[in-house]
Amino acid sequence: MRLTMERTLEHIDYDDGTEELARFAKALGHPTRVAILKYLDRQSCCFTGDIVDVFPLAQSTVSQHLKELKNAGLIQGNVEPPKVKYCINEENWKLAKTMFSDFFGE
Amino acid sequence: MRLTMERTLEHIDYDDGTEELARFAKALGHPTRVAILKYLDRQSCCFTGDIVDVFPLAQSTVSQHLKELKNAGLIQGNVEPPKVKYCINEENWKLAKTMFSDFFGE
DNA sequence: ATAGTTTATCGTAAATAGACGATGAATTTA
DNA sequence: TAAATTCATCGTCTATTTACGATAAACTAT
Repeated sequence: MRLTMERTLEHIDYDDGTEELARFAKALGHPTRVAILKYLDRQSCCFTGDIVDVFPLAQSTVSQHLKELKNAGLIQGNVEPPKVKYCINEENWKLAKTMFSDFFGE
Repeated sequence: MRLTMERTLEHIDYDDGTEELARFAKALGHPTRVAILKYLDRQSCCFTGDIVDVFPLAQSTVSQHLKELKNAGLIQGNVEPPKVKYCINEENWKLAKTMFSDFFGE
């Protein structure tokens, strides 16, 4: 017989900056996403298809990574039919920059 | 038209900084690890047990997080029997600081 | 020697992440 | 209207992460 584990899994309450920094960091925690952001930063903006052409990954995979970056707030997407143009979200970019900078110490 | 891509599933070769930044970011991608690092930064150093006392997590879980931070190079552990003292790895800390700073732009 | 302290590691369960192809939705072009 | 283009989403599979308790390893103290 096998016992199931009583898992509380209650959410730990970290202070706000901690959670937010971790969210940004998590989004940056995959080389493809770092590379996408570097690419976006060089181009200022680009379409999904441009990125798909650059990486040896399926279109759906790239789309997934873009979604994660968008959910983390690091990029934003504007529809320009039939394409979608993605750009760095400057406001959150600055915020992330500040948060990492503060974290590592001035 | 997009041709079907030969699925390598092999490792994509990003440039060096990209991989390294992603490794650092991944280590920071969990709020517990961010909190541990903040704690370590305040205390300068501390023992595993100190951290276990601070977080509502099993000792083994904390130990695992410390291992990841160590593998990422952000902390280092020195044995002081019967305890292990963990400190920020200052060299890599500075490196990470610089890399994130460069990434987000001066 | 024995018992206690401290921490890492093992084994495992559950959740999340990352990859793909297929499909669908929206829009443009023929 | 029909076909093509562009991209997101769905379903699925595998790998990794995160958590736990149990145990082992290393050392101290009795």
